[in-house]
Amino acid sequence: MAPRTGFDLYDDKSVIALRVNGELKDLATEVTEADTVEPVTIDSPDGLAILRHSTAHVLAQAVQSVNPEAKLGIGPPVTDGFYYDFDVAAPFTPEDLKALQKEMERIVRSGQRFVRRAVSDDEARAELADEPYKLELIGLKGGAAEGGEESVEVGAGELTIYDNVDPKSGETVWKDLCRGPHLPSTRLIGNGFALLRNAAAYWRGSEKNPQLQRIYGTAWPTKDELRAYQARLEEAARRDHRKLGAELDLFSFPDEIGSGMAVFHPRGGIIRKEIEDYMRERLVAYDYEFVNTPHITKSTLFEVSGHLDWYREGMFPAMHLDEETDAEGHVTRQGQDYYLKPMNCPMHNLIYRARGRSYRELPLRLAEFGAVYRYEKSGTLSGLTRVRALTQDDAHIYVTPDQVKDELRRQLEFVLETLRGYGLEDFYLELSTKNPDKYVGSDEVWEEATTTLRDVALESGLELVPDPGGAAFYGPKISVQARDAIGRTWQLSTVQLDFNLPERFELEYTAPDGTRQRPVMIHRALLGSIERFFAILLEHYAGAFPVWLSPVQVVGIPVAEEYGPYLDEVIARLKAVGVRAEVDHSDDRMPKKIRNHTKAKVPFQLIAGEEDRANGAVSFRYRDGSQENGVPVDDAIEKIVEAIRSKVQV
RNA sequence: GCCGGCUUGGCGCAAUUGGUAGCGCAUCCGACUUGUAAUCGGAAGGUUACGGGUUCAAGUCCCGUAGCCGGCUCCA
Repeated sequence: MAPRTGFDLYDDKSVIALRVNGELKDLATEVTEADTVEPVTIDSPDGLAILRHSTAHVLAQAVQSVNPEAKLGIGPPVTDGFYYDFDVAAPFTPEDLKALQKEMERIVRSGQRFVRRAVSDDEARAELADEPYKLELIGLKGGAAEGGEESVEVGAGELTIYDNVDPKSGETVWKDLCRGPHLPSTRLIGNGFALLRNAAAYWRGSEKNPQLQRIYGTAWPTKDELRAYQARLEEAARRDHRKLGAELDLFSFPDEIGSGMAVFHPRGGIIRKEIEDYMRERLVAYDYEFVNTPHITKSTLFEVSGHLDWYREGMFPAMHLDEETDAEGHVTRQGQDYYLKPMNCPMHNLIYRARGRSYRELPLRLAEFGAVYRYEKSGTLSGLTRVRALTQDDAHIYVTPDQVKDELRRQLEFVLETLRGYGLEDFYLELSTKNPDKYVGSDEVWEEATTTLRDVALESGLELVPDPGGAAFYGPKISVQARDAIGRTWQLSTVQLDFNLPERFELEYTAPDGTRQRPVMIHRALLGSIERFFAILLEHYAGAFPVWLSPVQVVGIPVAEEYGPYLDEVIARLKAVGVRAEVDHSDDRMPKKIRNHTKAKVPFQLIAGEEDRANGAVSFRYRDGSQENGVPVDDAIEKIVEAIRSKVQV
C-alpha cells in the first residue's frame, strides 16, 4: 500500500499536525499502517504550540525582510505566545513592531508552505553561514546527543531546515534551522496573532553572553480567542496591586526611603494586621511558639550558616563598626562587620542552642514574623512582590529524624488549611531538588531528604511538578503553588528539609538513651513574605476583600442629614462588637456617597431614611449594586458579624 | 546589574513644527440635603523628577543622575 500523509488521512481543517508513534510530526509526514497516528488539532496544547512556533518563524522572516542584516537567535513557543531573538544594530521601536506586524500579515496572507528538509551538519553550516547563532547551536548538537540541552532548533537526532515556500512560484522565500513540526501553511495563522512588546534577552540565557533583542508575540486559532486573551491581559492590569494600592490608599513606595521599600497606610495596615492575626491564631492552634530576633547581626552568624558564601551579592553591604584608630591612622581596636539579616534561620538556631535540648521538647516549632533585608538587583524590583525590605512569616521546626515524615505531613496540612482560610483554594505542589552547582552536604543526605519530601507530597494527592535544581543550598523543598481568581499561579508556601544547618550550628538534643543527637530542621514559610502575600490577595480579590479583611467593613449612609443620628446608633452597636464601621456625615449627596464607597469597595453600605428609621431597620447595599431593604437592626448586626466570623465574601 | 521605554500639581490626563503650563477628580471654603454610582459656586495647589548643556527662548532638543514600567539574569 502506498504511504499516505496527514492530508490524506484527515479532512478536518483544524488538524494541523500528527502524532506518529508518540512523536509530533508535520501533517505532510508519510505514514504507513504500521504507525500509530493521532491527529493534532490547532486548538489542542500541542497544536497551539505549533501555531505559535510557526508564527515566530513568520516574525523572523518579517524581521529579515525589513532588515536583512538581522541575525537570528532562537524563537520558541511560550505560554500564550512566542518570542524570537534577533541580533540587530539598533533595538526595535514601537513603530518597528507595527511595521513588522504589517509585514507578517502579508506573509500570512501569501499562504507560504512550511517544508521540512533533513540536512547534514556540513550542509546546514554551509546554508547558515551568515547566521552565527544558528552555527553555534549546530555546534552544540554533539552535546545534545548525550542528553545535553535540546531546543526547538536542534534536536538530538538529525538536523532539519524548514523552507518557507511561496505557493504560486514554488520558490523558497525564507528558511530557518528548526526541528519543527510546523503548520502546513502560514494561512492558518490567520488574524489571531499580535506582537506584544520587545525586550533584551541574554543569548542562551547567560548574563555573560551578549544581549539580543527579543520580540514577544501571541497567537491564537481565531481572532475571537486573540481578543479574549487581550481581555485577560486587561483584566490583569485592572487588578494590578500597584494600581489598586494607590487607588485604595493602602501603601506607597516613597522615593525618599529607597527602592523596594514600602510603607503601609492605615487601610493597608488593617488588612496586614488581619492577615497576621489570622496567621497567629493558626500558629497557636498548631503548637508553634513565638520568638523575636533583631534585624542586624555580626558577620560570623552568616559565615557559619553559609549565607555569606552563597548570597553575599544579595545582601546589603556590611556596616563596619567599633573600629578605633590612633592619630596616625593605625587600627588600635579591631572593628566588626554587621549585616542586615536576609534570613531568620540562623538566629532561630541560636535560640535552639541557647540551652540543652531534650528529645521531649521536639518537635520544637519556632515562629516569627521576621523583617529581613535583601539587596535585590534594581532591575528585579517590582511592586510589593519583589522588595528589599520584607517580613517573612518564618518558622523553623526542629525534629528528631524519626519525626521528620509525620511533621512534614502535618506542616503540609497546616499550610493548605491556612491558605484556604485566606480564600485560596486551588493548589499544586512543586518539588525543588538539588542544584549540582550550589549545595552543601553529602549526596546521600540530599537523596534521603528528597525522597522523604516526594513521598509526603505524593501522599497529599495534589499534583506534583518537578523543579530540578531549584533547591536552596541547604536542602530540597516542596513549594505550594496557588492559582488565583484569574488563573495565574503564585509560588506561596515552602517547606524545606535541612540536614545541613543543624550540622553547621552543631545543634543537639539528648535522646532517651542519654546520647547527644542531631536534630533535623524544617524551614517553613507559609505566606512567603507578608508584603508579597498582601499583593497576591489584593490581586486575587481585585481589591474587593472579603469582609474580615476589608479596611472599612460597614459605612452608614443617611438618605438625608436628618437620619445621621439614627445611623450613628446602629454603627455604634457594630463598633461595640469590633466591627470597623463609620457613618458618612459628609455633605455629599446620597448617590455620591454610594459612589464613593462603592469605589472604595466597602462590603456593606447601610442606608437609612424615614422608612427604615420608622421600622427600626436599615437597608443593605452591596458592592455589586444589589440591595436588601428594611432589615431589622438586630438582624443586620447579626448578619454582619457572622459574615466577618465566617470569613465569607459578600 | 543589563537592554528598551516612561517621568507635567495627591490621582488621571492636555499643551500645534522649541515661543513663556491647562483640564477633570481629589483637597479647602460657601450654599444645597433629594431613598440607591458624580448638586452648584468659589479658592488653593506645579521653579514640568533632579543636575548640567544648546538656544533670543526648553515641558518640548542633547548629556548625566534617580525613580518607575516591560523584559533578561537573579531570587536564601
